[in-house]
Amino acid sequence: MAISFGKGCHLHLIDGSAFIFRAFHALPPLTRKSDGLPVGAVSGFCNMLQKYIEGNSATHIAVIFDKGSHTFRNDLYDQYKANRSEMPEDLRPQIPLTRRATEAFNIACKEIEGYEADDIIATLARQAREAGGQCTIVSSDKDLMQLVGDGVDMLDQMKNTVIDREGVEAKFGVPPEKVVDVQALAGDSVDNIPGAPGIGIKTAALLINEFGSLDELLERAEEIPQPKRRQTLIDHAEQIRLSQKLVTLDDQTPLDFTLDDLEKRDPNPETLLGFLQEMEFRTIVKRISDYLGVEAPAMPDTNPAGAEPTAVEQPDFTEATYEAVSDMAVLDAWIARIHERGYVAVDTETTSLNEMQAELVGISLAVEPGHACYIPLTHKKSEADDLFAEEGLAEGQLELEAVLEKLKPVLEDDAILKIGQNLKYDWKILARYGVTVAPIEDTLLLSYALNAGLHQHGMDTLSERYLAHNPIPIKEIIGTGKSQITFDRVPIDKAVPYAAEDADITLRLWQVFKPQLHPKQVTTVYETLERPLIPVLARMEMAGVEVDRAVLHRMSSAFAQKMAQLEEEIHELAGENFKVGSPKQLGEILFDKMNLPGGKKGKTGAYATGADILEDLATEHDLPGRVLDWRQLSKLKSTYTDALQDHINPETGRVHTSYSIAGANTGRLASTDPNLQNIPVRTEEGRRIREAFVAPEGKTLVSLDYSQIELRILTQFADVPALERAFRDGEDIHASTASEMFDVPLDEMTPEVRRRAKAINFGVIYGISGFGLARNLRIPREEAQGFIDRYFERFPGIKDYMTETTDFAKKNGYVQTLFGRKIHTPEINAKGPTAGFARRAAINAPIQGTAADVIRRAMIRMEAAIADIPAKMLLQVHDELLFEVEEGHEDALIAAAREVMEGAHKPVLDLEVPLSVDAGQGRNWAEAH
DNA sequence: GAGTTCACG
DNA sequence: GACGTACGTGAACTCA
Repeated sequence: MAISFGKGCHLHLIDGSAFIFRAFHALPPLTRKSDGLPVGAVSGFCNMLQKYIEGNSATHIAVIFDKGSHTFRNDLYDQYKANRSEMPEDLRPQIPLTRRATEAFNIACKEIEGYEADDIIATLARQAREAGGQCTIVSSDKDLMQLVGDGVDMLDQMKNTVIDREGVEAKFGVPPEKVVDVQALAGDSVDNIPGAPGIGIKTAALLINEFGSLDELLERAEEIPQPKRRQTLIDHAEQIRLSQKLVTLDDQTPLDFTLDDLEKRDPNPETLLGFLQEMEFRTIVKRISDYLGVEAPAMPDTNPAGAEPTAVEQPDFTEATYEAVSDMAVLDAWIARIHERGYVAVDTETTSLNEMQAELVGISLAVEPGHACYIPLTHKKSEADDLFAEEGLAEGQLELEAVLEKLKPVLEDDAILKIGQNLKYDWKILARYGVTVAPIEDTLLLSYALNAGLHQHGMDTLSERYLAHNPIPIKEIIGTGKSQITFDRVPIDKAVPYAAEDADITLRLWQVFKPQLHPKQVTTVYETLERPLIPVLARMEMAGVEVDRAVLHRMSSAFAQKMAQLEEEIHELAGENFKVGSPKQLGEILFDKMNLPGGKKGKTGAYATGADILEDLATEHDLPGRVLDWRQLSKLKSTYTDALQDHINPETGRVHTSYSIAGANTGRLASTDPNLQNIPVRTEEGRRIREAFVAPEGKTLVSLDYSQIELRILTQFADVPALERAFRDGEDIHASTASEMFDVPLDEMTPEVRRRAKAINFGVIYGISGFGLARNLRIPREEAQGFIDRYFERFPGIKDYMTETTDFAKKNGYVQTLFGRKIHTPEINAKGPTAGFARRAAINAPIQGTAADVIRRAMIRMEAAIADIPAKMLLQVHDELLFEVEEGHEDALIAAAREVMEGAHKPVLDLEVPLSVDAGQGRNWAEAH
């Protein structure tokens, strides 16, 4: 029955082109199995449309596309969108497919020659509002934000967030009606809207808020206090008015259809499933068939004999059966199934995220998608059942020891793969219960090897992305904040679906990822650089490092005293009491009250008061220097001397960090809770904190670190003969660089010249820019650029490396380390400031990543190499390994560890430049480093 | 929870 | 003086 659009109706307008573009860049490059046709964006698009089939608030719906490249905006301004880059090769064939998809879903698909989708959307949104209905614009494009308000909102489908008036204000600093004014001033590099030079969104919002509107502002431009800004606005008034016309959406587009034509219609199952079948979207076909209650059409056989196995058909999550195991016979049956399969997905539930303190609460297992169980072990009785709930275990649980006795042989069985998501966690928990899990697979690491740089690798992310399923949030089970409970307090019936689902998801992800390793050529990376690291890191983390609480405590007290003194002096100098730790208040004191030179900046409009700014200001006044001293002490106290004491494990008396293997995109590890990779060393006061990291009685700390590993690797990548020679001859590399660049003989080198060369060497590793080097060296930008030009002239290989790496990234969407690790660079073809970031990251990633690979290889080999020495590897700090060794065996350890580290690249790689390792030893880390 | 600052390689 | 910039991280703090 047709209803006329009006009150109670809800129109959803999907910005088609924007969605596919974003889906294309956000999703992995999925191809149709039978012929390799790229269909990733189409699949993302269909996933989104599928939600409309299953039902939501929409009563009317349309997908709006752009049509034609010439619009009225080109008549106004011939440079409009002139810098748009070509559509990516793989996206082009997907555009017509998304139109077909829209039709197959029986959703209105609208476009009008000579009009941008945004204008059609504006017109429809206006009509919907005037008719008294609601409108949701499915897009995150900021150009559409001017339409928000009065029943119109926006939905970012990929982030699943709603953008309302508040959202627009947060983004633009002004309400939706004034967004065009801000955009007119700020301009837009993506669409090539000129705006006012030197004015960004923040400044624009400031001005509009002050003057009320753009017209008012331009009329009263003389009143702007800042001379430069005033002149800009006066000089560019014409251009700004033009920009305003360009960004203002036309809500009077002539339409050849009405709102009523957009009423939501049921799809024809045959047409829809036919299309999806043609695209070979198995999961969506299955889901929609189930939803429509029809039989899923057969899929073509896309896996002929001999071909690499591809995706596996998996049942829908709604059909999954998850059971609680409370009977030994049932457990036996599960174990029998595991033996039959040869693999099992495992997940442990515990009382804490801290693996060194967490107690096992239950274990879940999955052997095939949709079939998983949860074995509750130590859930507590609920308080409703028992006033003395503290003590008793809930009913219906098998005994922990008995279950572990049964499972241990399975978990340690060489013939059975144990699959986990972030298995290092479960490995450590089970190790504390006497079980050494092996052999292992980890879906987090599979995703990292396959997709580093594309997205994070947590279970929720992966499940949503690759299984189109949102797992039960842990918050729903244990709550949040103060009322959060530990998992052993969760009623068993509530724990089962959550815990079993995790194992199910893990198994399904494994089935998705594992077959991709080979085609994506990352099998070796996964098998030699990722997976073997799990037990190595687990043992290091469990070993921990001894920290002397008394030393830290003394330092904390001393810092507190000195800070109080400084605070008093600071207040005196400021002439008032304020929070020294508040950058906001400090900024107001320095720049508003004391009128020191320096200005507002940053996204929030707050004054920047970073160390570099305060250092510059220190010549003007005593206060900034005191604040710097105070800040240093505050940092040392709160982050180190205080916090580290809280991290001393009461049982072991040591500090146990946790390493994330997939934390950094480049292959580096990251250390958390606490971070032991950023213990101070650069200043004398800070370095003393390392005196608290000690060797126990009868032992010594030994530290070995790679010397200039990244520069050596860069030299290898770039093939720079002069640098190769300098490294081979064991020269001071920065001095050699300086000598080569500035034609100063080595024996006449001055510290200042060497310092500059050193800054350039580092800059090169970071994807140097004139701006960055100028800031670092505090010299004019032109001079810095001159240095860079000269550097490239002397070392042309470096320039080539940079160009080749950037080109490779643009072509392939990733860069690679010398060991084959892939780091994806999805933003490399972006426009605007993002492009610079992406380019520098792409240049840096192979260098940083290769160094990370080298030390990973060393760590993996280390245990066997030092097996006969009474020593343990404790910490890794990117290019350094810290060991604890029994006294008398220091030299043996250093010799063995050095051999492993210096030869870590072999045998797969020959290096023109040798790797070199420095060693130190002592009673504490300060002495050893 | 975002933004700022600062500790490390 | 600023369209924003050295690469990669994690933690503590302030403030909305």
